[in-house]
Amino acid sequence: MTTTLVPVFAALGDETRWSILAALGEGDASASALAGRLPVTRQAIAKHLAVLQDVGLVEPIRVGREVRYRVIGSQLSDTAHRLDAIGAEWDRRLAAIKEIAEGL
Amino acid sequence: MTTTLVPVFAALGDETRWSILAALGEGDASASALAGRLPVTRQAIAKHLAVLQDVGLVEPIRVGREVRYRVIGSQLSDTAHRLDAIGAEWDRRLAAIKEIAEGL
DNA sequence: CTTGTCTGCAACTTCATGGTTGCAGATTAA
DNA sequence: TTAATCTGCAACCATGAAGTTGCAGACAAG
Repeated sequence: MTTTLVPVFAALGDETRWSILAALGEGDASASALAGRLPVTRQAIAKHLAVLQDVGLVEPIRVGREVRYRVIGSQLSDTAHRLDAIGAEWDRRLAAIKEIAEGL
Repeated sequence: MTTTLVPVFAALGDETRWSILAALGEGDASASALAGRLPVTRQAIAKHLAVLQDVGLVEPIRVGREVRYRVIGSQLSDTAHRLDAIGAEWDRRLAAIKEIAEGL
């Protein structure tokens, strides 16, 4: 699953979403359960979970009549590695430009 | 410089900003120069550059009467490493929870 | 069967943001 | 000094996103 990188960053660029991820770090939870712990409505949380699910950061698990969500840590790591690769590429390129600029 | 992580992601969560970064990858450039290459106004680019500068992804360099911008690749790498650390932490925690759930 | 609880959909408000145009202030070049 | 060009600021528009309330449907428990 090669998720496009930019939407993942957009998803990670929201504080509320991070607090949801943090809360899910304590263990899987449903939107209703999360609403008890966070200062936002259940529906707001549901939307955020949809966003997180779209970019593959979270996965839904049906348990009876409720839907628990689980963080997919590997997606975090994957995103990190791809970003790191880009950063390295940039350093490489900038170094090359620097050499040219210095007349080497 | 310990930039807060979330705004950096928010900055990276925009396609136009990435095309600006990509264009800057070819070498330092001013907002006006970038406006020639990208399908948006100079002022729009100026705003994006301000956002990128705020989170430390880019740095301004005065050259005569113009202001060139340069990508700071290390900030990309730094962000990547911090994200990776979080991802690893998540895996660790989830593994712990899994063990508990399996009654170990 | 009825009741409580959980999900899902829809409409609506508010506010941030990406984008625009227009103009004034520097500053280099001629 | 004058003209050309670049930056910076301000106002403005439009869209999208975060958040809310309200309601209907599903399903487990009593």
